[in-house]
Amino acid sequence: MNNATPGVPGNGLTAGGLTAGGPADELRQLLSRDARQVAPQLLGAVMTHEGRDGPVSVRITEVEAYLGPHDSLHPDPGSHTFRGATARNAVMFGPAGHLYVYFTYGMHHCANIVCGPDGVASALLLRAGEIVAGEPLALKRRPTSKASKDLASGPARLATALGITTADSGRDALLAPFRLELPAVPAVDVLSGPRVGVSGAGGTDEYPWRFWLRGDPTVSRYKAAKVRLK
DNA sequence: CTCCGGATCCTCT
DNA sequence: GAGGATCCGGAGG
Repeated sequence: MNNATPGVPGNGLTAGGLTAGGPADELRQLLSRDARQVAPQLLGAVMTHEGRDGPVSVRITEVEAYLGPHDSLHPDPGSHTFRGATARNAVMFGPAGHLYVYFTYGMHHCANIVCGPDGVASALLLRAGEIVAGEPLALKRRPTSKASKDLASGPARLATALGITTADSGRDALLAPFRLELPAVPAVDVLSGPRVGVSGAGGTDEYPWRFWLRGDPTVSRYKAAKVRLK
């Protein structure tokens, strides 16, 4: 390697997040725990994606934890990793702080932040948020939105507003073109409850792995999983 | 406000 | 070949 870059003092190695022991590494350590422990800390965090067409930032108001086949006490049939690793879900088994993005219903993208230590499948689905920067661009990406609070009020909406697709799956959410900033003070008024729209989630209706900020207008109202008859 | 169905294609069985 | 970690619009109360 040749680090001597003419005309660039300091050769850029101290750029934020790239330095060993820097902010990104501290954040990654926080994320390297069980998704259910990480969830309350991620609420209120701001995620930014500097897309080709510009930046959009979302303040996260609702997340949902998904586990892997490691947790025999709490089997998670709603998780993509329930039956083990596949090409699609491999990212969830990797190190924390990366994006796991999947495509569903033939038209929607959904974004997760991978949690847990390397080798353990765990992730938080970003279910809802409030656009705090780049609202005009978010509206351009989601022209059917009727109100500001609807721009990212749902997992597929949030992914669309941020300009995230499966092409971003596996990318590091803590480094450019992404950024994740925890709130200065952890959120208070965090509530938890059953999942939304996940069928067959574990043999019990009490599956309290969804977390949200109490009273936030962008949080989706609870709806039971759709029962598909035939 | 609530309920309901169609859209649309990737992923795993 | 089936079904999905969803969204949206339309119909009805």
